[in-house]
Amino acid sequence: MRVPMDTAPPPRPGLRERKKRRTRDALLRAAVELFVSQGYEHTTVDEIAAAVDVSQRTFFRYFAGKEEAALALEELTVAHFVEAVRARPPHEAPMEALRQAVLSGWHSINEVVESVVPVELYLRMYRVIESTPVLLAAHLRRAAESEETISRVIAEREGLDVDADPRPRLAVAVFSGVMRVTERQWLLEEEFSLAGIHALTSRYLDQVGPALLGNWRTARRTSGSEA
Amino acid sequence: MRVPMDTAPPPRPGLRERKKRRTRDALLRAAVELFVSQGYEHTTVDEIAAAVDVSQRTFFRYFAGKEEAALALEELTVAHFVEAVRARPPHEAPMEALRQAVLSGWHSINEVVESVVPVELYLRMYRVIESTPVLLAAHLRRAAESEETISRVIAEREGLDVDADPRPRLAVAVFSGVMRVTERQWLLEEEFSLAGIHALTSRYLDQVGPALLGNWRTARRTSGSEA
DNA sequence: TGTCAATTGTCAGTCGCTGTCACTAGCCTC
DNA sequence: GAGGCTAGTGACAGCGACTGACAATTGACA
Repeated sequence: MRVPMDTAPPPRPGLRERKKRRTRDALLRAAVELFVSQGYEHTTVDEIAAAVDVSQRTFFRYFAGKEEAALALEELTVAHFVEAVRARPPHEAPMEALRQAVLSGWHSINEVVESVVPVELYLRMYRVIESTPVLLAAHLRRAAESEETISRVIAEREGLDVDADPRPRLAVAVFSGVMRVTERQWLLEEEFSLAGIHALTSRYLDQVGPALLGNWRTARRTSGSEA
Repeated sequence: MRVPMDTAPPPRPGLRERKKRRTRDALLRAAVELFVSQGYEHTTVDEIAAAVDVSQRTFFRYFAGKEEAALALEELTVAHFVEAVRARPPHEAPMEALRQAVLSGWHSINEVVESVVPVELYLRMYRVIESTPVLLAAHLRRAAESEETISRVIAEREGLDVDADPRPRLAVAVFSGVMRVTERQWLLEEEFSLAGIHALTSRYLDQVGPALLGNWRTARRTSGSEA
C-alpha cells in the first residue's frame, strides 16, 4: 500500500529484521546438526539454545516447539512442491501433473535447501525423521495437511468443487500414498541420493496400475526378484 | 507347557489378573470419557488417575502415555480389520479382499468395542482424534504401521516377497489413502453412523478408477453436485 | 537525543513422563 | 494355614518441553 505502482524490490530489511533472521537460521542449523549427530530425543532445547548462545525462551519464540525445528526444512520442500504443482501446464491430466511436479521438484530442491543448510544435512535429517516416532507422526500429519492443499489446487485446475466431487482428494490421496512408499523405500538404500528418488518415483508410479488390477499372478513373467 | 495335549480353555484368570484388567478398563473408560467431554489437551493424567482413584504412577504402568490411552480403542479396530483381511478367501484379488475386509469389519465392529465402552463413546472419540493435532499425528503413524502389516498379509496371499515386488505395498498404500479420505469425509457428517461409513466406503472405492484416468472433464455428465 | 516498541533474558510454574523405594496383597509351597 | 515370594501400587523426587509475566535491552524513528 505504501508504493502503489511499484513492484518494489525488497528494500533493505533493516538491522532488526536481519538480526532476527540470523538468529532463526542459527537456531535451525544448530538444531538440525544436533538432531543428526546425537538424535532427536537425546537433544534438549537447552542444548540448542546454548549452541547459539540464546536463552531457551528465545528458542520458543522462533519455533513453536522442538518438533517444528526438526520439520522446518521439510516445510520448505513441501511448499516448493506445492508451487511445482501450481506451475504445471493446465492441459496435463491430474495424475500426470502431480508426477511431473515431484520430478521437477526434486530437480530444483537443491537451491531451496542450500540457502539454509547443506543438502547433505538435509538428507540425513530425513532419516532422523523416519526413525523417530514422534517426528514421523508429525511428518505424516503435515503431509496430510498438504494433501488437502494440493487437492484444492487440482480441483481448481479441473474447474471442480472439492467438496462436491471426491476425485481430486482421491487422486491426491492415491498419489501421496505412492509417494510415501517411494520415500520409505528410498531411505532404506545405503547411499541415498537425489538421483535415487527420481528413479524410484517413476518406477513406483508406473506400478500403480498393475497393483490395482485383479490378477497379479498372470501379469508376472518370471516371478524372480525385480527390485 | 503345563497341559500338553489340550486346547485348554482359559481357566479362571486368577484374582490378580482380573483386578488388573478391571483397573485398566476403568482407566481407559475414564480417559475416553474425559477426552470426549472436555477435550484431550485439557485433560491431565492426574485427572484420569483421580477419576479411578489410583496414583498417576499407576496410570503410566498401564499406558505408555496419555496418547496410548486415547488410541487404545482404535487399536482394537485395527487389529479387528487386519484379522478381517486375513480371513478373506484366497481367490479374491488384493483390492477386492481389502474392500470386503473393511466392509465386513465395520459390520462386526460393535462386538469388539462394546465390551470396553459404548459404541457411542467410541464414535465420539474418533472426532476428538481427528481434531487434536498430536492425536491425529499419532493416529496416522499407527495407520502407517498397520499398512506395513497388511502389505505383508497381502504379499503372503499372493505368494510374493514384499521387498522384491512393490505391488503389495503400493496396493495397500492406495487403498489406505482412499480409506483416509473416506474416514475424514465421514467425520464431517452431522450424524455420523456406522451405516454412513459403509456407504461412503463403497462409493469412494468405486471412484478410484475414474480418479486415476486422464480426462476428468469428458467423464462428467452434468458437472453438478454429486456428493 | 529521547521516546516508543520490539526482542530478549530471567523466573516461576504446569504437565507429561521416569526412576526409585518401601509397602501391601495375591499366590504358592511346604 | 503359615511363611516366603513377587507382582502391583503409592509416594516422592526429578527431568524436559513448554508457557505466562515482568523487567531489561536495543533497534527504529522522530
